[in-house]
This record gives sequence, structure tokens and C-alpha cells, in this order.
Amino acid sequence: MTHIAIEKVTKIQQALSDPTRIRIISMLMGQELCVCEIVEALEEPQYKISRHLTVLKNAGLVRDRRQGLFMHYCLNPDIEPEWKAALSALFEVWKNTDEVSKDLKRLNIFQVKLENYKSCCNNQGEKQV
Amino acid sequence: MTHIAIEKVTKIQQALSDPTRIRIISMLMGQELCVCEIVEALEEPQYKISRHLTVLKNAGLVRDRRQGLFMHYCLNPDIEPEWKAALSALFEVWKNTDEVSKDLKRLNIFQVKLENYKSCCNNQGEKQV
DNA sequence: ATTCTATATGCGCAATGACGCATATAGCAA
DNA sequence: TTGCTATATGCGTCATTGCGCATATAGAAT
Repeated sequence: MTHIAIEKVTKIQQALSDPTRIRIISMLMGQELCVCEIVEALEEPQYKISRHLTVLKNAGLVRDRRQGLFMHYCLNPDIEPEWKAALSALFEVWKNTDEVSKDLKRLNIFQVKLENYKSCCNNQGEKQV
Repeated sequence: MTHIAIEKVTKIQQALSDPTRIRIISMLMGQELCVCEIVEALEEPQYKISRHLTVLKNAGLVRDRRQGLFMHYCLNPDIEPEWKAALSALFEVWKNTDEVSKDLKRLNIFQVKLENYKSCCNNQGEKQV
């Protein structure tokens, strides 16, 4: 990377300057998630999550993928290595907040529930293909 | 670091989400600077620099020190190691912008001028003690 | 005291941003 | 078609933010 527009940098950092978006990105550091999983983990209204995801997407930080009714979001795999390193470094800060650590716990619990539901109901869960 | 308030995190990242403040922090990554040096490097009005320095100070990112008429600013040496690492990683992005690289050049030129002025005028420059 | 210089700040304005409510859209099923 | 579910969005509101202009403050010098 030799030339990068400061407007782009500012837009990305602006996207990273909201608590809800920090929490969302923290969830996405490890895995791709569908919107309902983020809503469950963060315990915030769906429209709020949806809006913040749009902001993150417009900043180029995340990418979405439709699978039936479900939208899956993940960190944009095409971001520059400098940004990846910066996000990793920032996550080292974020994970030490109460909110993020609780979100991660709730996400885990929800995913286990989902897994149990899937196996018990013969793959009716939303993760099926 | 085990417990950190997300409000604090948000405040810091909010402070890092403005182009002028990114440029200021970039200048301060290497050294302590007085306001007039930052004004020269960034070619922005003095009141603007002053305001943004206040924002950075309120976020806990920089610290100031008075020396006669001059205010010197530096990165807060007391920020947590996680934040130091994050700032370093972010600077790897910032330094690749046109603005920051030009700022660094102008800063250098100005400091050389100042150095010459000091030695030629028997230590009348502002860097004296 | 006055004056000069370096820096900070009060005020008004225009732009932006986050929120909640409600509704719209998109895909699946029947 | 109708209905259901997951997700997105238009709108109004309130709060915040960055800017420019002008002025204030603080310290040094005379």
C-alpha cells in the first residue's frame, strides 16, 4: 500500500467510533454470522443492528452474503493487511470491555442452542444449506 | 487490562475519526511538538489545531506541557499497552496517506529552519530552555 | 502599567448521526 | 395468489460535531 485516501481512512475510523459497531465487529472477528445471531448476542433491536451493519458495509469493513432469508456478514476479506493488523490490535482492546465479553458469551450460548436444535430437529436450523 | 469501559473506547476512537486529528496524532507519533509546529506542518488555521488538540486531550490520547508561551503536546505516555499497539498499527495505515506524508515533510523542513535560526541567532529559537 | 506573541475559546451555523416507530422488501412455503 | 419470516429502510427528532469569525487568556518583554 503506497497511496491511500485519507477520506477512506476517516470513513473507516468513523465506522469504528460507535459502541454498537465495535461490538458487531468484535463478534465478526472470529466468524461469519447471520443478522439474527448478532441481534441475539447484542440484545439490541433488529433495525438497529441492521442499520449499523449497513454503515460497516459502506465503509468496506464487512461483506454480506444472502442465503435464503438469511443475510450473513463477515469481515471483508479484501481489506489491506495494514487494516487487518489494525483491527486485530483494536480487538485486543475491545475484548476487554464488559459489553464485548458478554456479547461473546451470549453468542456462544445461542450457537450451542442452535446446534442442539438442528441435531434434534433433523437439520431444520438456519445454518443448513 | 481486564476491565475497560466501552464509553472510553468509543471516545478514543471517536477522537481518531477526524482527518485533522489523524494528521496531528501522526505528527506526534515520533516526538513532542509545540502547537506552532503542528500548525506549520498541517497548514491549517491555529484555532482549528487548538480545538482538535483539546479533543485529543479530552480523550486521553495526548498530554500538554507549558513552556513559557509555548504549549508542547505529546502522546500520552500513560495509555495502556493495548492502545499503544493499536496506535502503532493504525499509524502504519495513516503514514500511507498523502496528507500525512506531506505533513511529515513540511514538519521536517520547518524544524530544520528552526534549528538553523537557533544556531544563527544564538539560541533565540523556541526550543531553548 | 502597555504591548507583543502563542494559544485557547464563546458563539452561531450548517451538516451529520443515532435512535425509535412504523413500514417495506425479499425469499420461502402452502 | 396469501401468509410468514428475516432483514432493510423512510421519516421525524434530538444531540453532536466541525468550522469560521472574532475575541479572550496567559506569559514574556519593555
